Amino acid sequence: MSDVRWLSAEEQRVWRDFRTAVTKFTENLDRQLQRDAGMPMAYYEILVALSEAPERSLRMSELALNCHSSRSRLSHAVAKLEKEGWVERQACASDRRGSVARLTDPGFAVLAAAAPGHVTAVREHLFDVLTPAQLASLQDISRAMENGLRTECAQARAEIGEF
Amino acid sequence: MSDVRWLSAEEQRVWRDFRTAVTKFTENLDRQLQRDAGMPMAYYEILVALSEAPERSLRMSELALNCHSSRSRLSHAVAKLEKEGWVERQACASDRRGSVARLTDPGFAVLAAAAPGHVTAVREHLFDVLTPAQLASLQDISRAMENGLRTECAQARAEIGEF
DNA sequence: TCGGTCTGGTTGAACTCTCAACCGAACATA
DNA sequence: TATGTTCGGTTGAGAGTTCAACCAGACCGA
Repeated sequence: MSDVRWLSAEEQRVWRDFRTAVTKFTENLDRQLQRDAGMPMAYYEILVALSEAPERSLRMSELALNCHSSRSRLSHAVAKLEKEGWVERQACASDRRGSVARLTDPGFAVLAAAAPGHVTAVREHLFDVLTPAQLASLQDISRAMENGLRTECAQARAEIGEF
Repeated sequence: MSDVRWLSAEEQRVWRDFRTAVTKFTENLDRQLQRDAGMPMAYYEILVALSEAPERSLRMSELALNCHSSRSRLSHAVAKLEKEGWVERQACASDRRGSVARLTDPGFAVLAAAAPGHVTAVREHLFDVLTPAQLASLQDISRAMENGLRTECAQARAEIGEF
């Protein structure tokens, strides 16, 4: 228990600056989208994922994967988007358990209206403030973190399997 | 309106990888803390900020700044932490409007119990997966993003002032 | 074909966050 | 002293997320 590898002063600085940057950045994007498009970023990303899929349709489980969302969260979110008329759900032909979400025309219009403001915000606060070298580095860093999480999850699963 | 500077394919890759990494990473930390310490990361950070302050006490407004939290959110959070007995609120002597939050001994104990697991998770998923060069770069990137947000907010404020 | 298990998805309750409205104290100005 | 404004903080309502429980359809071995 006492063999915890605490963070050094330098590591703490990195960690806090990172937290601060990410927190403020996503807060900013979320607020912008809520103000200009009336929806949080998580919902915007659902519409984006659907708009890029063939037939503008995806199984709920596929959609959850694309949006890094839990099944439950997605279910609630799509319920709300459906009430707005931006998405509709249909039964899945090949698997009677499944349901397929489809982006409606009004939904597509809302997305098209929201996109410019969102992209502009992302560009201003991310791409415009970083050098090309920093962007390349950010790409590497992101991938390394993803990999770390993936292997960690795999390890956890393996451990559970061992019991 | 049509002069939006859309993201190139390469930029989209960076943006999506970054989003994915950050989302999964923070989700992971939040879940770990919720499971092992019974509180979300936002609440943990409140306890940390208080534990580092003289007398383990801070004005609510100071605390909000340290935690990058809105006044409202902090107020709700401290109310809950107070109900748990981990924090208590006192009237501020110098300013009768103010209130001061103080970390209690039970609160400190909870924090001390939660810290090892949290630090371990941060180290495993951040510091252990990045090279020293990447960490240095992440520091720069974070600072650049913070600066970008700061100047942006300043600009917005200036614009509002102009009207 | 029957039972057990797994999978895809939904639901409700509890919790957290956001936003706007609000209150009292401080401050500035006249 | 009166009045308007700003500041610190709280509150309630509405929206979004999480967790656990649940259901029906698919899958699998006996």
